[in-house]
Amino acid sequence: MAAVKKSVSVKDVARLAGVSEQTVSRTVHDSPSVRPETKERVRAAMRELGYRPNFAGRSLRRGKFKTVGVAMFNITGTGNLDRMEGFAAAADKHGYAITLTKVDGHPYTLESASSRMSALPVDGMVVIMNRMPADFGTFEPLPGMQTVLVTMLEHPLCSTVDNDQFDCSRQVVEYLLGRGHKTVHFISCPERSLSGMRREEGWRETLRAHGIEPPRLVRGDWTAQSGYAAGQALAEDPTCTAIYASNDAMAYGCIRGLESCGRRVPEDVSVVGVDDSLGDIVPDRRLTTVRFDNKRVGMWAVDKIAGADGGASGVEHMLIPGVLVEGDTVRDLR
Amino acid sequence: MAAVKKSVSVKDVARLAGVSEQTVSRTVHDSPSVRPETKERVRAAMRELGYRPNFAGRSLRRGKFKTVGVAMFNITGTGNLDRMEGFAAAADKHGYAITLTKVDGHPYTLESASSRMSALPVDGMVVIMNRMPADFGTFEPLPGMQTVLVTMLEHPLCSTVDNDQFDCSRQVVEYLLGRGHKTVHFISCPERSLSGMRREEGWRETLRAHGIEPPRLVRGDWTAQSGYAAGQALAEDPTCTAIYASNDAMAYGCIRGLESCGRRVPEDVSVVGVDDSLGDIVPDRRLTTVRFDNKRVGMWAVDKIAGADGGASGVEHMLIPGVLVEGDTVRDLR
DNA sequence: TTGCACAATGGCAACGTTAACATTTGGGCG
DNA sequence: CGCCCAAATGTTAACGTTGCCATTGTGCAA
Repeated sequence: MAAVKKSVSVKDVARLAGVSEQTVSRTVHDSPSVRPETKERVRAAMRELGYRPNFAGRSLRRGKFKTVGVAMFNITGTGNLDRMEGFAAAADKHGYAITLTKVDGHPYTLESASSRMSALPVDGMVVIMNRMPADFGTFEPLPGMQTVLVTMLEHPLCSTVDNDQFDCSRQVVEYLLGRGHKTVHFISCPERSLSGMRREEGWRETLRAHGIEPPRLVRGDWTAQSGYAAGQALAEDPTCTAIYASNDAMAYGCIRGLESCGRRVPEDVSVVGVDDSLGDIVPDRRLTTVRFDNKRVGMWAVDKIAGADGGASGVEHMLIPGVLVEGDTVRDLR
Repeated sequence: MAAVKKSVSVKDVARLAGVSEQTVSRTVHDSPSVRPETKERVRAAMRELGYRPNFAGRSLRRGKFKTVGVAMFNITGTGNLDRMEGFAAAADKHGYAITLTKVDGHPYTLESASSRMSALPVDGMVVIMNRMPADFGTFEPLPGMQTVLVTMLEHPLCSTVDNDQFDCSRQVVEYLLGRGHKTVHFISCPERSLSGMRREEGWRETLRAHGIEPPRLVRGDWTAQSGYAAGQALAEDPTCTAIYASNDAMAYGCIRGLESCGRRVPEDVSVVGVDDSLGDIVPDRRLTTVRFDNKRVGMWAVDKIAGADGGASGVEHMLIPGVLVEGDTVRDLR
């Protein structure tokens, strides 16, 4: 029928409704200074023409995009899905949208992420840091572009938010000591992981704070296989009654490794993991673990940008504690 | 020093470089008809002022956003992370960005997702369908907005793409029959899952195509616990030598359930899963499973929109087959 | 009747960019 | 020496929206 018009603008609606463009605009924004009957007439015209406001014209006029950019170096990564859930939820709350960008094949620097974003329609940006960017110390956010980093490291010019990995280890160690264990063995992760390193520090320092010299740790690589090997190794050690693994996969592997050496969990050895990622996968036991609230991390980041909304809000640093979830892999020795 | 100016435009750069705005624009786009020395002068001015092109002005002029919108009803869901990886990768390839929207708290309809998108700066949209929207049959995409649905169901007006669930079951069943098993038992999923239902059909029809009447299926709920129960139930059945579970968690639960009844895997019973989601979690065996290429699904969807780039491209339907990955949970009876 | 306040609507300009067209300059060639 | 072509640059207008100010109409008090 009607030829497909490039796009319907306020002008077209105004003409059809017999009002000015301004009145159309006011109707779109539901201004109280338009007579209800006029509004209805304009709305009818909008419906008839299939009008939808043009984002570009609007942002050009307003100078804002109502959008937050998210730059990720790796999209696939534990917790990213929950973080995105948080981004989307917070954005939704503020009437914002999320623009996702993969910074990949490009150098691992904040500068690279930042310049990638600069040509996109965003009012602020979030960068998910998995490891240490080369320019972390020297980076300056783009002027007028509020920048939030998802990392534990504090940055002088950007707000930061992340899970509190140190506190996570503190909780686990104190939980186990509180149940009568004399020490806590640790299965770590590869040394290049920022969050893993912080977990390791938390384990070490909490033990020391209780006057316990940390035993030698076993280095793992996040996989259940490495946990399995670690479990077999630790099965030899009669002083080992409690094991804290850097993630659930290694914790589960460790349990199977211990069992393969004839040690029972939790009767002989207690095991705690981190991530709460095994929920529906392991049928026969509920692992004691720490659950992180990645959704909240994501929400905080977007809230910081969308919530400020132009108001110059200062740099803030936020660490969100995890929650220890009791399963049936820890024995109370008291 | 310099007061923070609202934003730097071509006009400012032009003035500083002593050229016209058009020459600045041409320099930005690296047009060959600007003298190299002029370009350099303009570039210097851009650097000095910190110019970055304004997205809104550009899109307004061009009438395109170079952005694809992704609407999700649930962000958390198996494979979504990989799909996003695909979205981002394809977008990157075409110089596009991805805008993410959560359609939540709103009715589960395509109309709802569509209207949510209509005010955003996107040239096309992808909807990830987890279950059946109420208006699937009647939905019409917004004019001028290419819409791709991620689902197995074909839609008359929108292109669709998804994993081939039917073929997945066909592969598994034929693989097991090919290894001498007389029939294949099935652990299904809840009846409201579209993809699960399609898997069930594939299992049933492939058996029938080989002249085998499908045995009674065991209904699971995606969790390892339900797989465990199913395994215990099937352990009673002496005709059961091969089990196909709708996902890996149930498959793994099933193995543990069988073992708890004294049946060994794969010596007594073969087990196959779907999803390849247990990779690093289960330490002691490699489950035979089907790996889906969700990244490719995501790429296809975005390619369809960004690749067409204005060219009127027709409605297409794409099913992407998974790949059967051999582990050590299947015994060859031949 | 005049003046005034207020409600409803309209006109105009500007946001930053770039396509289309116009102009200037320099050089080669008859 | 004049003509024409091509390279390099400039001018204008338009994309769709909305803030600001102007205009019109209406009712009411002085």
